[in-house]
Amino acid sequence: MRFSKTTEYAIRVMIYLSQHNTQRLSVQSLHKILRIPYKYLARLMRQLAHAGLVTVTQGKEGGYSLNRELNSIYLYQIVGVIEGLDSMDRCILGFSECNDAFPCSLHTSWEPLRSRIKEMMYNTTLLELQQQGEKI
Amino acid sequence: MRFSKTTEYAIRVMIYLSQHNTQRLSVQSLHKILRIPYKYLARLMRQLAHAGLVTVTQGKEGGYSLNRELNSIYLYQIVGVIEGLDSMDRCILGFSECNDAFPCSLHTSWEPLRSRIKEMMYNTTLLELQQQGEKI
DNA sequence: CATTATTACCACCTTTCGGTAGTAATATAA
DNA sequence: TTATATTACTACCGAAAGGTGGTAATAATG
Ligand code: SF4
Ligand code: SF4
Repeated sequence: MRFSKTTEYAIRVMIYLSQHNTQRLSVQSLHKILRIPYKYLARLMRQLAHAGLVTVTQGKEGGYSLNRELNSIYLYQIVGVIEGLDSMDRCILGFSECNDAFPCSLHTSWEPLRSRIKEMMYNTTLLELQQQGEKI
Repeated sequence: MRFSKTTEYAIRVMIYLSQHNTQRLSVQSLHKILRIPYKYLARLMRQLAHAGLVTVTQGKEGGYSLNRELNSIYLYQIVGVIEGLDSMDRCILGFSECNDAFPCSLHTSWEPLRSRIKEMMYNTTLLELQQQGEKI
């Protein structure tokens, strides 16, 4: 019952970037600060850039920074880039062909929790997280 | 944001067993009904037996059945056998050295949800699930 | 006792995830 | 223009999760 490690990394990076918004940060520095394996992080940053969540500047003095306003980057988008958005709609028992009309035994217990999680992800932006103050 | 596939299998089997309580079911039949890979399921059943959640009868006509009263088998125990119990206490960002006193940005949003999930797992027994009626 | 349906055990295979290494491209700065 | 600090790309490596196969042990049934 968890995010993939890569998703965790992505969230941490994005929160860090939001706390140092306007700055341009190299993979080197992010790697040192967040202690995420350098090469792996480098690839992750490219993914985030490709998905349009961060801006890249190449060459010396280059690096990454947030691409949009803090209040327009939602948690679900970050998760979506890595795990795909359907990961949050996924049935807890892994069934694909299922509907609320004919639910299994667990559904009653699980569905309310799942929709709360989803709701949170769809309502939380980096702005809220940034305002919670610094740590990571 | 999900259980491991193996955990899903385990929950499905346990729910099925609870809906056919008192019966003794072979891996063969469970495999056919639940469409879980035979050999993988066989190993899983041994794990569940080893953990004391089900009873084994060896030899011809043998198989598995629940080991205890429906209302004494909790969801968290099933998850615990496969993923370990700490999977539910785990920080959403994968940090190990963390406390509520100095939480990170996400904590405020995540902690309430996590504790609800945990609460559900610790309060739901197979009896409740079985009473929800049959399907799987 | 022989046959058969089952679980037990062990070794291996495949896929996915996390991580590493090296080299090319790019842009800044001296 | 050369050295340097960066990202881009690609291929590979290792560990863990998921899945398969073969054979031995066990017990019921004819
Ligand atoms: S009814 Fe059960 S199987 Fe279907 S989506 Fe809900 S939890 Fe999953
Ligand atoms: S404060 Fe943040 S890092 Fe710590 S347990 Fe909570 S979510 Fe995880």
